[in-house]
Amino acid sequence: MGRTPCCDKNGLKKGPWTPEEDQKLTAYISTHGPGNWRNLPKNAGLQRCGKSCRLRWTNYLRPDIKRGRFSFEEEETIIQLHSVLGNKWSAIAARLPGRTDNEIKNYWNTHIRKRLLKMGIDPVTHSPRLDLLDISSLLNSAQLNLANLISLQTLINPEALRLLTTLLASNNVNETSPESILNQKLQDNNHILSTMNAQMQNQPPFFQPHHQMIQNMPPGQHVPMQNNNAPSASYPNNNIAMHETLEQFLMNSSSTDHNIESGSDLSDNSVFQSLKNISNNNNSQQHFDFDSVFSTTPISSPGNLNQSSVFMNNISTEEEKESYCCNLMKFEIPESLDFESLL
DNA sequence: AACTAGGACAACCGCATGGGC
DNA sequence: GGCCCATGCGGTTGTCCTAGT
Repeated sequence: MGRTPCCDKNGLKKGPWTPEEDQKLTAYISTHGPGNWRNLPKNAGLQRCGKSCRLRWTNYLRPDIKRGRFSFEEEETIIQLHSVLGNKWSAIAARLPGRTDNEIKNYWNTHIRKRLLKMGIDPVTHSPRLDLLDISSLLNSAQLNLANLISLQTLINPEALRLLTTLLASNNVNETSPESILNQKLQDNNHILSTMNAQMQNQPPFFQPHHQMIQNMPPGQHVPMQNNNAPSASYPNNNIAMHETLEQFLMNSSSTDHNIESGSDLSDNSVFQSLKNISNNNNSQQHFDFDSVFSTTPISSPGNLNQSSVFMNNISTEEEKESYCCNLMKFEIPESLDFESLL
């Protein structure tokens, strides 16, 4: 395929657009429409290449462009979409009315990316950066094998891990030894972990980057987004696997403790509501913020993307915003957790 | 006041893609 | 099927602005 020459460089202006040029371009497009970009500058009396005109129009002059700072809701949406789509700025822009891919890309690189890095979160994988962990303390932890931790990190959603540890702790507050609690619970729920491993065999890894996901998929197949009947998560890639795993956990748990009737339908929001009840009722100091992690609106609907943002409504400062993002990404590893059992 | 460094954002560059011939 | 062209897209660069010294 032959390379398309951008334009005839001779006599064509580059650099910032002047108000006069903007006016000419706007006037021409409002009268004739965009049409053929290559011929447009000549017809509009502009000494620019068509590409430059198109970019100026789509990124700046278009009347439906929203100017000004990004709202918290928009920022959260960008983070969510980026965790799913990666650097597909045009796809992200398509879900943010009035924002251009260029604008979103710039905002990501200058604001969000830096903030995530500052918080120790890898902006590519959206997971905590292992290189920032206190490795020495981890090595001193009981039964913790670093190699296992690394391999686990690549496979398990931090929130899934956190949820697991929270649940394990919360359901055994009256037991004596934390280690015996965990071992007992891990035995009781061993089949859950087997299910999780089985899911990993058949589904994309929890934190597989989206572009790898696409590369690994057969041509013509779309990236799986959501089960329409299942609640969405902030990590849609692993939502189904995680949902099913949690569902099995609940089926295996005491129904009376958690207001779950035996044999009840655990699809849709009931699973998550039950988990929320468990979390909210437990005496553990660890609190799992279900609302911030499991949005109950399908991501496929652009208009619904901002609904989880109600939790950001009262956030007014950069510090609060940072704290919110930190909590969204944070996870804890109990010292006594036996990773051998998880692998 | 002058200079510098860094941030923010507009614009450019080059490759990819899809359609028409 | 291959070529050409228009357009889309993502990464990079250039430029302006502002805060700090």
